[in-house]
Amino acid sequence: MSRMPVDERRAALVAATLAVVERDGIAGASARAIVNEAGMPLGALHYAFTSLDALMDAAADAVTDQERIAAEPPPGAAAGSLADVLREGLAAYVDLLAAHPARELAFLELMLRAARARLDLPAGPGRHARSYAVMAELLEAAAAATGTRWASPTDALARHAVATLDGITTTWLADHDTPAAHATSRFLAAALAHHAVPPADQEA
Amino acid sequence: MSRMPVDERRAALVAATLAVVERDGIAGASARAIVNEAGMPLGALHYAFTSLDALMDAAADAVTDQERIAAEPPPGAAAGSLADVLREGLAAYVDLLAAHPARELAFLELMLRAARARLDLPAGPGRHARSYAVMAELLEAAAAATGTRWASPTDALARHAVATLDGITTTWLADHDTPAAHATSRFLAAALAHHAVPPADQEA
DNA sequence: CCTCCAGTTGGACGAACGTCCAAGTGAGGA
DNA sequence: TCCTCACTTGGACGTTCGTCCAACTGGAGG
Repeated sequence: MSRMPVDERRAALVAATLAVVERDGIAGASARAIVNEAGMPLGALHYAFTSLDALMDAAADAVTDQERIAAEPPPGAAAGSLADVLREGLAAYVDLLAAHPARELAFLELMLRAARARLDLPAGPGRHARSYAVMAELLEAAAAATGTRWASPTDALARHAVATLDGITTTWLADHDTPAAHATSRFLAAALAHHAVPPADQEA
Repeated sequence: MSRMPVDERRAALVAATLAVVERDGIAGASARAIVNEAGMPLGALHYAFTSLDALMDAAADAVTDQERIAAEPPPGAAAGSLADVLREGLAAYVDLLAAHPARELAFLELMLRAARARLDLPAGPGRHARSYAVMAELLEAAAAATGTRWASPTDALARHAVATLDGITTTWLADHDTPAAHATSRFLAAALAHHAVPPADQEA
């Protein structure tokens, strides 16, 4: 690793941390395991970060900054009603979860680590803020694509959606019941659709 | 700890483990920390359990066996509509979460630990089975108390409810936004109520 | 009262941990 | 070409970890 910019080193170490946590869990994410994953000497960690804790914090930030909600616009253009669009999008997340459970598990482990550090802090602007924003954009896009509009503020609905997706994740990790997870995602889609004004009642 | 039945020892160690995880997190739940919490000598751990891992497994089982949903029947008898009853019950959980976040965080940490161990296992009957059953009973009790009946199977609805409560928990742990958590609980209550037949349409 | 042994204990052991620092290294200026 | 020094490295240090086992203990049976 001769002569590599510090920022690049930090990014590589963060990526290695995510890989190790995904493979071995947060308990297996030791300094040696991480630098080994990154192909770096042991000293590189404390050269790029002040401590292992700081690296873990950076990794947690990278996860929350990353857009967890894989929200590609539907390939088939005209999908149907708002409820259909929501159903499809949420089902896509459940499929992603069932395909890569270790990744979601790693995200949750890092999130709980950060949550414990913040337990005593008074309020906090929220680590999920970016997730909420992304989800709100998704909801608005879905409404726009189906000629619908939301009857409730999208940021509130977005938080409900993100929370429920988190719950779908933890619950699936507990019982590995993919059909049931899909059912819950449909439950969520229907619940969200209830907060939209149907196309007939539009142009008010 | 002279002359104590092994089962009682095991139970005491499990209780101590839960206390340590709640206070210091799963990372701080070392063998020495646990036996210290229990007021036992170090050797007592491997006398009652084959390994620390086995003790952690037992602790995780104790949590999932325990009824997490604090579901006391509403003290005021006549509460109102089904949606009102659900709202009250779910709000009670959010209050409990906001009052004792470390406990819920500990539960989640233990649950994720067990989830990682089960990652490769094919399906599994589900760790949450007891939670689902308790929640299903609650839903049925709420319907019975308000003269309503469910249009969907209560075990499916129960899983949706448990999943969403998990999501409310993780999301609150991330942003500490109690009013928003209450809003999500109301969102869930309304969504559940949509799957019930209103009293007017009864006696079919 | 003594013996005995199932039950209990605390120290020992090797491994792995996070952190630090003195030695090494190689590109750029003289 | 050689010197220099900022950057990089890997080994050393003290701590803590999980596990094991030889020594201890105290109530029951003779």
